[in-house]
Amino acid sequence: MKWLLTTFCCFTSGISLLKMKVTRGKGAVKKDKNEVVKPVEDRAAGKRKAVLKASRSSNKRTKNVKSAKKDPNKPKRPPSAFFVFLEEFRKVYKQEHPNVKAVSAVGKAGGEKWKSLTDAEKAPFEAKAAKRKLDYEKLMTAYNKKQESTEDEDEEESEKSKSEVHDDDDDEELEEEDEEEDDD
DNA sequence: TTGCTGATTGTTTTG
DNA sequence: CAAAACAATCAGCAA
Repeated sequence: MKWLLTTFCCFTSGISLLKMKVTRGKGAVKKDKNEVVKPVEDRAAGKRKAVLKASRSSNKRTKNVKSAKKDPNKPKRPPSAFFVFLEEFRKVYKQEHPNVKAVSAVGKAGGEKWKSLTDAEKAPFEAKAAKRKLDYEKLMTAYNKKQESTEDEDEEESEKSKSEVHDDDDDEELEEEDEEEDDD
């Protein structure tokens, strides 16, 4: 009954809900319970859970960020082919399993399915992921520039940029994936 | 109320 | 080179 919760939130304050959506749930992962430095067990074993735990637990974005400081403008890493595939897979999975609400379920199913896919099948996903990566690099460049700008100054991207940069939100033209090669 | 957690693999990043 | 971390999702639970 998530509706209850949702309704509850809405009832109390819809603003909160908005925030939740924005955060999406990626904000975090904090908490350090065990820092196990285990070697690459190997995905085949299928027990990378420990590693995962460590990863989540470590979590550097929320607190304790010595090397990388929290950058609100820092672009997020591009989704891997697997993630791209997952995005679509999730939809299908939900359709076939509307009762399943656990994210882990989709993850497992997606993982197995992914393995089942062949290079040819993964090709389109990889292509998309590759494109995503290109954009990521571009964003990174812009981000780097910002870094230089905000190197010491407290300039938070605002003034000068406005004049030159025009609003940008819909400037996304990346719908050109015509690279379909069926060489078979 | 609000954020974390779980589970998947791949890519990115840093040491 | 290698290991670690982080990318999305969604509902449920805990502080």
